Amino acid sequence: MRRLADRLGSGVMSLYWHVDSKEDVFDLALDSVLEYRGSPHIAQLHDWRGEIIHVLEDWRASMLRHPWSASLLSRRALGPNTLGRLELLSKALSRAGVAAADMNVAIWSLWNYVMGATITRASFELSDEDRAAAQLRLARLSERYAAIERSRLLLDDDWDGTFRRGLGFLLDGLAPGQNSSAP
Amino acid sequence: MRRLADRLGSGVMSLYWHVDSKEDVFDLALDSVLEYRGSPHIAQLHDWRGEIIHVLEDWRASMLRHPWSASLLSRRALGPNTLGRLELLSKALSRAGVAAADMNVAIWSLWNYVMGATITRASFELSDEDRAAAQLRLARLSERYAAIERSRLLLDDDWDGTFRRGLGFLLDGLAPGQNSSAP
DNA sequence: ACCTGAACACCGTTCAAGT
DNA sequence: ACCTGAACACCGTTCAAGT
Repeated sequence: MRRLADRLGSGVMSLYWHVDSKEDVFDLALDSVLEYRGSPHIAQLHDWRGEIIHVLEDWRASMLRHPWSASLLSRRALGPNTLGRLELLSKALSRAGVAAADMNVAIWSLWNYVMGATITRASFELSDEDRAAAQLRLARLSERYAAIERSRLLLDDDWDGTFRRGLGFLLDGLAPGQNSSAP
Repeated sequence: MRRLADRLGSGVMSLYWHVDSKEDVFDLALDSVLEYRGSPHIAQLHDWRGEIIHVLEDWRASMLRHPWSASLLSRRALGPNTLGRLELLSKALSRAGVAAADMNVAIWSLWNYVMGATITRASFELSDEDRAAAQLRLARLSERYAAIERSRLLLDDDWDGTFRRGLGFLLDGLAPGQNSSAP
């Protein structure tokens, strides 16, 4: 608050006329990160899969542009931008043929996936050396952690590719039989 | 720190002999929540699907037992308990026939899903009235948010069921053709 | 090896007051 | 309607010192 006021060149307490508390500022900041930039609707009407992937990749990318926003994910953020993106996702899933009975599960699954991926990617943002150190620790304990050491899980840094491939698997499960990601 | 010291009946600065900083305490707290209680291996050797579901449901349940732990998820927590659970998951996926080339994607996908589900569920923990209020706001803006209003997304409170069903879809995508969740 | 209090440099927020 | 400074009740951490 004090630093924010400094940054704005105002007195600290002026903020409290516009905002109720620090929590309020966090909520507003988190939702504002999710504002749309660029074309909201490329509307490739026949490629539902590409459309959903685009919505979710943009969601993740918007948050990663401001990595601090990921640390705010533990608050129920239901601002207009968040709701707008949920609405967009819901419509795309309908078009993809997801049954009404599965709709909420589908939305929450994708939400969970995106939020988890975002928070994880942001937390590893500047700590490559930590991951290397962790992997080294693993090597010394290879008996206990043989499997994740063998797959070099913690050294894999193709975040975007992993996000997209995992999302592909989830979409395969949610709408099987349609243009799948399987070879 | 000051409150923690009070709780322990020690001087505030005594803590700093055992621990480097407040961040250190958070890391230790987060990992300790993930300690195993109960039987780690029921080892139903032929039901790989049930095994994976059990591991991930227990992961989520362990964190939800201490909802504050979800708000610590934005730190790269790679303590021994976290690594142990990753190792367990990796082995189960191997047994399930997930190819080595897909292993890391599979692990991170499930990780993302569980972390997202946990943080979301924890954030809605004590705010049922917030969700109801949000849904009401939606109703007044039904033009803008018609789809998510219609599906009553924000009022759905079968968290455990939604978690399990979504996980089923993801597992279907990760290991298709095996005993699926589809009817 | 383990604990401690005083001191420093910070916080967010209430309140009563200004324009 | 909008902004403000003084004051209150807190923080985490350094440091030099104790046992």
